[in-house]
Amino acid sequence: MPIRTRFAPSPTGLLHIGGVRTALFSWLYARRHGGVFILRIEDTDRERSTEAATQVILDGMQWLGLGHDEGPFYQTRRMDRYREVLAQFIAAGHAYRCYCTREELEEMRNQQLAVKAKPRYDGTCRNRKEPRPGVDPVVRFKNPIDGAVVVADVIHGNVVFDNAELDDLIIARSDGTPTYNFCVVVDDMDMKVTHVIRGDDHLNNTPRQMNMLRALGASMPVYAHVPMILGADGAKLSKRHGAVSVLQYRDDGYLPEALLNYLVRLGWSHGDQEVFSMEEMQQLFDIGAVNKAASAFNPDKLLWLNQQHIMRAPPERIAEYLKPQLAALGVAATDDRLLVAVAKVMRERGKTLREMAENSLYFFRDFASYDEKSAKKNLTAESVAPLRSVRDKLSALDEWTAAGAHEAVTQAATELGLGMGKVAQPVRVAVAGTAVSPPIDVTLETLGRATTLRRLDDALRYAANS
RNA sequence: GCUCCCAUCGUCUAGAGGCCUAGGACGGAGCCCUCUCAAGGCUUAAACCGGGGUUCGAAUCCCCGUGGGAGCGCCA
Repeated sequence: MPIRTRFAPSPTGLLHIGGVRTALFSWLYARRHGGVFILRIEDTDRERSTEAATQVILDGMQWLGLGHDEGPFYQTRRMDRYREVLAQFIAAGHAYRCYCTREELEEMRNQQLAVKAKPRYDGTCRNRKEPRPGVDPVVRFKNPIDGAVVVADVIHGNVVFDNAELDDLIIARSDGTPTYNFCVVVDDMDMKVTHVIRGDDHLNNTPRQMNMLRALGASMPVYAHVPMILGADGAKLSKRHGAVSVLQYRDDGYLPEALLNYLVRLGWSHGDQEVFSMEEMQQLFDIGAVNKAASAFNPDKLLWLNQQHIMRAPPERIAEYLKPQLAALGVAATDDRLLVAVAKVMRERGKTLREMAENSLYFFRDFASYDEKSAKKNLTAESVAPLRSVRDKLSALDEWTAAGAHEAVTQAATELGLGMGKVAQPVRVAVAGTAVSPPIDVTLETLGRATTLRRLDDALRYAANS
């Protein structure tokens, strides 16, 4: 039987890295075993579900490259099916209508809490024959009273729940709409999901779902409850940490494979390997080897991994990602050759694509002014001679290459009896506007002859007047 | 309160009874390379939550504490 996994987010909040990781695990598991990955949007909460959140899920999954084989399915479009199973349940005696009012339920809960008991429904309507006038009933699942349910979880091992701890949960509201735990069961059965991989906050729901599955005569899926992701401070993930939309990472200049690599290493490892390509993840990931404990989100490591992936990616691809980053900074970069050249020289000089773009601006347009500190130190009366010497040698170059530029700078230094720093730094500030850039020879090569000479002339005038 | 889950450096993890003087990675510190910034290389500080057992031997198995988390909704 083919492996079938699913990612089933609810669009009541923005998709964040916690959700992305469970999606990744499900996707990886399906890919590893040649299975099917299903995307299902659990939007039965009409009040809180939003169109925007749904869009973030769709866009986010696409950006990350976590493509689904089936779906997306929307639970709101499957209402007829849920009602059908509901009727079937009631007819078979697996579920019953409950006429207890919210007020009565509230009272029951308070009394139980008062004697320090676990709040649960007492089953009053289990054997009720007649409807209660004036009350729209909910539907409850008739959970077994005795015995136990064993959740065979591939991450946690066997987890045992006594049925006595479980009460008759509501599976349809008084307006007739089905609730989450019921929809999940029907969907997982209908979609023939073989492996349910989800956050371990669902572990407590699992025995109820298994009881319903059993009542339906469906086969049990394999469960894998993955631990949650905590914020960097060890507290529950919130907006302050990484609980922002996953698309924020795209906008901030992260590579999708870097984010995924970071996430896959949270709770899982393969020897001492830290950097994984998407192919390696698909080959090596093993859901059964995932840790049981929650792990904290570490932004520094994500940054490091991002740079590792940036350095490994083809410059052409980095160039593509650089375009929107530059555009966001007001630079319309159209020269693909230049873009690729910049990607090549800048890729080990930025932890994010955004940072790389910010530090590459002088390649694409003239800077408005020199960095004050850099100019004060390097564009002085003393630097006129080296600047002039380099300028003259460069302009005499037949071919504009890094090697030629290197010659020009070293020769100027030798002739003037100066150290490399005394020559390269003024040139660097002259052409880049700051004291930081890639090696001076490749910087000049990338900038091109015309731009380099023009900026050197500007700098010469500036230095002479300082 | 009840039920369930979890517990190795600051963080992510390796470790499935002797290979552990507890390994790797991020971050930190120092050094090297060097025209700046990086990248890279080397060195270094840093952990088995506590207590009982089991065993010739426990980070690893069991129990009890402690601490953290989740669930107990006509939310998902």
